[in-house]
Amino acid sequence: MPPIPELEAIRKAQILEAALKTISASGYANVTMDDICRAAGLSKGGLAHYYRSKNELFISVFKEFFERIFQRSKQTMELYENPIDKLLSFDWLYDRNDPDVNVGYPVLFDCMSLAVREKEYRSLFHDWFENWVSLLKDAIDDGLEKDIFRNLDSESTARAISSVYQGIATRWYLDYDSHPTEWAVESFKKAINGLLFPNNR
Amino acid sequence: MPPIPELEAIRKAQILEAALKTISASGYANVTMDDICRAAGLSKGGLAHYYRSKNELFISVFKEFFERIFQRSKQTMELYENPIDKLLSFDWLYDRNDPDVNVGYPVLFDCMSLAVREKEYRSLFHDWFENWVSLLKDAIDDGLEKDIFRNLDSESTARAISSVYQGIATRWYLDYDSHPTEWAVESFKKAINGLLFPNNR
DNA sequence: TAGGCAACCGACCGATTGGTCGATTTATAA
DNA sequence: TTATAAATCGACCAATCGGTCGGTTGCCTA
Repeated sequence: MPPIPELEAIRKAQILEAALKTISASGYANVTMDDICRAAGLSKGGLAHYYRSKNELFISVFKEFFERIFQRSKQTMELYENPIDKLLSFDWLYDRNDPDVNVGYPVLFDCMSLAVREKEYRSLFHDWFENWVSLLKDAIDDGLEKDIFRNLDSESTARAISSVYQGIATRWYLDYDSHPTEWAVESFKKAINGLLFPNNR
Repeated sequence: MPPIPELEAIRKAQILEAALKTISASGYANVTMDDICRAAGLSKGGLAHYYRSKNELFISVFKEFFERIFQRSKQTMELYENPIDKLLSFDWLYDRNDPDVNVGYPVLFDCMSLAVREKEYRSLFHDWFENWVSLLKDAIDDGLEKDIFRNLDSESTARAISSVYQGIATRWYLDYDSHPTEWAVESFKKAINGLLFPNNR
């Protein structure tokens, strides 16, 4: 019956990609289904065939995108051996020329403002955080075993590192002129240092 | 002509307060002018008399609110003498029972997602950041003079502290179950420590 | 060839919403 | 008392948008 068996997967990927770019460019509050249809090269009815409602589509977009970023982070981290290098392997997220980065931050901010009020988005966020935390936690535990770090609560430290990264990235993205990349990278390193090697003042 | 000369100021304050609460509760994208009218106890026409458009009103709401938070932070900081105490005087922003805090974070997230795409909001943000930075910078400069800190670029350190605070607060607010207040305060202290006393590992 | 179904189209509907505008009230000034 | 203008009201308009639905196309199977 279906002309191509994988057609559904192909179309859904097409639609998600088009929706992601459209949302990123206009903001979730301003995006219309027509915009997304146009970007995806489908009609309204065609899109409705794959995603029944705007909310269903948006949730899928966010979920898919976060997964993508997480996988990239994971792979990047795996390139390093040293636990400290692993924990600092997020430089690529401070690269404005990276397409994921450029598309990602606007979407991230949108998702945060949605997460404030809607359970569904909040739990999306929670899951994403947990992924990061477990990634970072593994690196910290590794460092503890190798006696590079001492007396750390690896989980809460992992949470702190990921938060600090995000805080700095927010400024870097929203007010780049005053918060250039060198500032971001350097600040990140120093703050992380304080988290990994506390009480040695 | 006007029955009470200060009526305009009173009404505007009324409207701003009502709008702030409504935006915070529903999200800027879902708030209608009717909602705000109802909350302010005015009719549509009545509100239009003071704010000609939704955008004009919203900008005023955000501006006013940021100013309020900043003034509170400033006053709180002035209660302390020691530069380090000053830099850590933002505990009140980790208090979920504080009305400004409860109302504030949702509005802050909304403003960030607006700032991504709209110049007006971006510069609002920029100004707010600069206020914070100058506050923190003064405290750091004070500490440098008193030889509590050494070899710091006070401005970029101030930017980092404010970013780190915001990153941690974001998690604390959006995912409190996994990021309780004790975690937030402790992480903040450690990270700040790394920024104020670097290269002593 | 006929039947069936997935894929896709786009006109249309109902609901919502920001902003307008003429009407009404109220208080000051002449 | 009257004229004037600020303050306020709420019905109304035009535009937008999400979702629906009847219809068309084209492949697959019997």
